[in-house]
Amino acid sequence: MARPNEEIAGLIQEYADLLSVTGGDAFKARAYEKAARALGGHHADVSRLDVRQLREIPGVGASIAEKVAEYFRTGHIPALDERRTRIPSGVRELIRIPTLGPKKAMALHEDLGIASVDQLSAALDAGRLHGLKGFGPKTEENLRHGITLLRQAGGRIPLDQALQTAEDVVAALSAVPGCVRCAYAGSLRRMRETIGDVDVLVAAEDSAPFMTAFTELPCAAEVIAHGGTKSSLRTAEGVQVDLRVLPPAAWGAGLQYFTGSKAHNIGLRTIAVRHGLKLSEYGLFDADSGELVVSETEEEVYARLGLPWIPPPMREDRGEIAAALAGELPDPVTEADLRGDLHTHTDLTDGLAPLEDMVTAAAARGYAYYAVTDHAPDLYMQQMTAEKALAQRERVRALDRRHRGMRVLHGTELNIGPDGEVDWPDDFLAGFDLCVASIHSHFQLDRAAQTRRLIRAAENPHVDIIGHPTTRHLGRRPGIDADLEAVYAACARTGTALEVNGQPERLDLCDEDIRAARGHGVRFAVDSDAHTPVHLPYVRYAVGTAQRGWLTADEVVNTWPLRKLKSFLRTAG
DNA sequence: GCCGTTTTCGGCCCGACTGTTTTCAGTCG
Repeated sequence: MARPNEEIAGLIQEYADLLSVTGGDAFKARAYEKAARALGGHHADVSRLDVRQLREIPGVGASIAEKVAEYFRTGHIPALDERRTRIPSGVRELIRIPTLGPKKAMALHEDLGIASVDQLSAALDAGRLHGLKGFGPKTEENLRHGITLLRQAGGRIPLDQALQTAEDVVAALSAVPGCVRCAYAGSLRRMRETIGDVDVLVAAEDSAPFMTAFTELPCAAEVIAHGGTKSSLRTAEGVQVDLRVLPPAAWGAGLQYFTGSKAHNIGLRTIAVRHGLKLSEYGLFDADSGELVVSETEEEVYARLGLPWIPPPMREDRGEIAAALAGELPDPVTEADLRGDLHTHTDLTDGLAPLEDMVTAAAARGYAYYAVTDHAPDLYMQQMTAEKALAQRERVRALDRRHRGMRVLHGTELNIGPDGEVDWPDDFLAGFDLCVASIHSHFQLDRAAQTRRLIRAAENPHVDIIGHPTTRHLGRRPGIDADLEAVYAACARTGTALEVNGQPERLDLCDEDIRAARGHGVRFAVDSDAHTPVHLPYVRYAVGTAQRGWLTADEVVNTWPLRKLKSFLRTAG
């Protein structure tokens, strides 16, 4: 999707952060935040819009439209540059620490001169926060914990950001004359939830033009290494990208080798040795003669070892080699298997686009059905009412009649309260085509209470799907503490599906949890949780996560034909 | 800063939770 949108959204968000750190009008900062979100989620390339067209985007007025246009004209936003000179970038970095907001960040900066996460960490160790107003022992503990969380994600970048970078690089190098093949490999190809660095492979006879083209990419902020067949760079966003150029004949072996994981490759090499073979990034060789056996495609490499081709997300040495040898490797669900999306939002609550736009975009994806599931009243900030829900239902029914190829379902995303209760009485819930129910607060309840509330939600006869079941937020918050095995059992018993949520900061359930839940015979829903048409493709991350969890299409309710899905929705809960 | 209007100012999703505080500020969703 349009990269300029994300670029300008990042800058406007930065401006909002800097405004909030310096205090003043909080509503002004919020206006910039809202505009950043609107620009980032806009369906068209905002760099091609003039001021008048920009102002048509909800949340973007005269002032912000002018800044956006100026940025794409000159490459600068003077107001932002001016703020940057007054506040070190490290201060903004501080507010990425959970529980540390703009006010505390500014206090740390003004009173102690702290301007980076590292400096804060050192100040904590040195006891320099003692006596600082508003910073008690509990706050110190929270800050330490927050820094740990931040550093765990530390150095690793979210899947969507890595993919965007990789696709840009692959597109650029594919256009270089002499390119036979080009693809990304590594943990990104395996769809790990966060990515350390991006690995890109090129197959070509002559590597030199690719080394040059790579190090001269516009996204390259720093060239880390520049060799004959291998180069590395760092992008302006701090993503390290490694490029390897291979002879076209070694493509399959190279792709296999650089996709990993390391543990999976060790497993393969062990099998190779047993066959009197030797496996490297250049091919599969006879151990005695050193003669090349195969190397052109991954399929050949796996086949010569007596294995079917193993989908990259499953290559984690979690039993996939043994399963493949036994002919018992599940055939994982693919994006093409999905017939619909069952968790999406509109601007009636916290989405960015009108119902009609979301439905049009969903239809363009070729879905057979599509559910609109805006938030319910218990999430107070969303201002939902029964009247609004019913009015939306009328619009959904009208759209459903208009879209011949795609059925539009009217659902809702209920809030699971601390005791497992959800919004609205039973008779009102019965009017929805489907109900997703998710946790949005009370993350600190103890294990017994979390388990109880999830099971109660699953037992609710109107609840069809538990949305983002652990509510983890990558790099910010671990999942809730619950006896998930008991929850899976309850979902299997009540016929309630568990969601695999495709938002890159969620990916919830995660791969390991999916595998555990599968054992109970649970059904799943693989959803985007889209808040704008731009998010609809996020199902690819949910599918990648599902593949890592060995999920088959049969187990995913939104691969089913509508008739079967409806039957499931009638009996679920 | 944006928006909508009973048009040009006054409101802006509202409430819970936490920790530090003796009555509330900050953060979060």
